[in-house]
Amino acid sequence: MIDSTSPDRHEAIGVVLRACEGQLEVLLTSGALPGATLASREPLEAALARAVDVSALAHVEQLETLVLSDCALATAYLGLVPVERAPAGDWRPVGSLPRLAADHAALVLAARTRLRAKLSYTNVGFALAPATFTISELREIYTAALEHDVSATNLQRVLVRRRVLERADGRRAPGRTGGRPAALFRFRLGRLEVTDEFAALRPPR
Amino acid sequence: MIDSTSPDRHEAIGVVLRACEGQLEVLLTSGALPGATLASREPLEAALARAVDVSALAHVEQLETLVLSDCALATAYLGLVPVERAPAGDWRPVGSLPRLAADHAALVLAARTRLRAKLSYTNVGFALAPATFTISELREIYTAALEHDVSATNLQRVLVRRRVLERADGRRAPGRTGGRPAALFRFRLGRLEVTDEFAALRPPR
DNA sequence: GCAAAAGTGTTGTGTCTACACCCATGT
DNA sequence: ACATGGGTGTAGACACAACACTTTTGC
Repeated sequence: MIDSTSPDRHEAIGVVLRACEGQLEVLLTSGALPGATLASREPLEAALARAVDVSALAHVEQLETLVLSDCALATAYLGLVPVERAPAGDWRPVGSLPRLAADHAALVLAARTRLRAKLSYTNVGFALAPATFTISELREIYTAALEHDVSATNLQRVLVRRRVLERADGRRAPGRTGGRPAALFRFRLGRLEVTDEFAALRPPR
Repeated sequence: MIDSTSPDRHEAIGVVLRACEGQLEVLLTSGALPGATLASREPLEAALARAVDVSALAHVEQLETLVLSDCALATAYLGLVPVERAPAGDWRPVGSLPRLAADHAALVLAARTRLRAKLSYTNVGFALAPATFTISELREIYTAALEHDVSATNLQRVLVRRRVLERADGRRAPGRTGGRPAALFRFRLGRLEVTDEFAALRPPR
């Protein structure tokens, strides 16, 4: 029997997101966010790896640790993956989720908020995009992740000015309806980088 | 005896900062960051409150959960307090800390980084400043927290434009050496508010 | 030629830093 | 008067959104 000073159960939970066809989707397992309980002396990431195929993810970061309604602790992680590399599973649009535990719903919201914020001051989009892409394709990904419309023109200018994107070789042939062939781009870096560190109160020159 | 599937010890750790005489200081307890081990079914904040006088703090937010070198888990919190309300204790300038455990040193660094980032896009300065203050006094606080020089002129303009600061009644009488009496200001809000949400990729009008 | 899609030029707006200058007080 | 610290005016740099316009393709 566990006495009153023994620690509680601790769970690692993954909120894994992808941008698919203009919609942000979250991966569910048996109708809930995937999670695993920590074994003794097990690192958090190891437990997370038992719940989610972490090696497939392009970016993982910790969200927060909270006390669940049953008094167990849970540490939640945000995972991002491009559709092309996304593992098979029960992907659900974040806008129309089935009924989740209150904690899980809050975590999905925290993940969406975190992603939205980081898209505007980091290069985290790399983790949702394929190796190369057109600006139109990237626009669809950003639209899904930001959950508001994005102009392709300005998206290109902002990301190129910040040196987040660079040209890749080649062009994408137009579809049957014609149109100018689109240039291919890629993210300059495949890991997280802060690109707009100080909005104000920069250090003096 | 604890078997191999029983959970590990979990600690709540506080990284409490204040800005004192142009220096950012952290509160130590017995030469280390204050911490307390969670009892069974105890909320994280309750354990933190046993280690730190949370009620004195003007702002508290979770930093991260990590695995300590002894395999125990720890959830760290950032706490901010104005010097005037700061509890007595072993306050040390962050620039010249005694030798700390590697985990604790990393947490202090994480706290400094978090504070610096949030100062530039939120009103979090309220948690380091007294109820009313002159721009010069606030400049000293920002200089300490940002760890770089700050122009009083621009500080005032940025914070007033963003409606983070507002005028308070009265003026501060000049010192013995003369000078124009300084206007008093106060933070418009006493809780965290994001003031510069989207640096780029704003939603369309 | 015409529609469609991609991409560039340009303008206007807002926010920031830097610095010159003016203001109000003590001695 | 003059030194001292407080505060404003203003100019220049930059980043951004919006939108008109040009380019390149399929049919």
